[in-house]
Amino acid sequence: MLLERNSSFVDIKNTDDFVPKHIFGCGQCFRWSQDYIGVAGGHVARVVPLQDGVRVLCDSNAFDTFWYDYFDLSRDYTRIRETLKKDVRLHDAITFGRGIRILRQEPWEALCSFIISQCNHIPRIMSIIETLCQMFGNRIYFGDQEYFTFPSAERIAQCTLEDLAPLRAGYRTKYILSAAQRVADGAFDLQAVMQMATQDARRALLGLSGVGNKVADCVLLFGMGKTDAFPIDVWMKRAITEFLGNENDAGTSFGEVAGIAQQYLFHYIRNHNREDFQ
DNA sequence: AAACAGGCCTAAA
DNA sequence: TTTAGGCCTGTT
Repeated sequence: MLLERNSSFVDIKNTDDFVPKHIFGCGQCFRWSQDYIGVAGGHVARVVPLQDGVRVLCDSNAFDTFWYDYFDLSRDYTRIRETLKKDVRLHDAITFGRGIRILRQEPWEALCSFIISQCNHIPRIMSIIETLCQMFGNRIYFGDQEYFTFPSAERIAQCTLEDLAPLRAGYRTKYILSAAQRVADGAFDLQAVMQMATQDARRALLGLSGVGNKVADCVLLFGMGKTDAFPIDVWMKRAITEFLGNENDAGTSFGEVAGIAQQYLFHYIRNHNREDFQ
């Protein structure tokens, strides 16, 4: 992987492991558009595919201070793929999903987003989150286009259930508000939880109302960099049955990169029969 | 129109 | 420790 820095963009070249279609389409994030414009960490960026990598259009210093870590660029996915591919059960999923990376999203955004995700379709998840950002986030500009940051827990904690009603989030609204209040008043310290060992962090997350096993594991994997977390939802149950031979310890058998194996399997089971996804 | 969706909570065995 | 029913809302 080679980085070429310019004033308004950075080219990431000479890599097989940065494929926007897979990274943004594998279900881990909700704020990237079809043309790969996304908002995260209070910044906006646009990702354009190149022959052997991508171009990231963004503020010049934001790349080093934020996007580099967000895109998990210090991790060698090529090596991880080679290791995981030795397990024949993962071979096809990894071939299909080459280019996936696990984004290092912010803990609060991941927590809030995956609380919203429960029992919802992706379009509705994205629409609820977009409304949340438009109503309570900060306005920022990218070119002459306006975008909205993800609102802080402190900002949401100021709201009442009625204030949040326009989100149309249904029964999840009370979970969002409760989590925001506990984070904002310091009772739930996301940074401290992030420092914990995965199982301890998981137990802590399960103490939040509206957070069960699946949401907790998504927060660990996508919002806290815990690559040994292994979220199991209805799709993963199918993937486990189909590819892993119905193991009951599916998560632990891939060790510290279990979450990355999970993402390849998840993406594969969801998309490998679709014509528009090659 | 009824069932279901990228779960979770509570009550009851 | 496991299981059933209810939950907001939008889509199929």
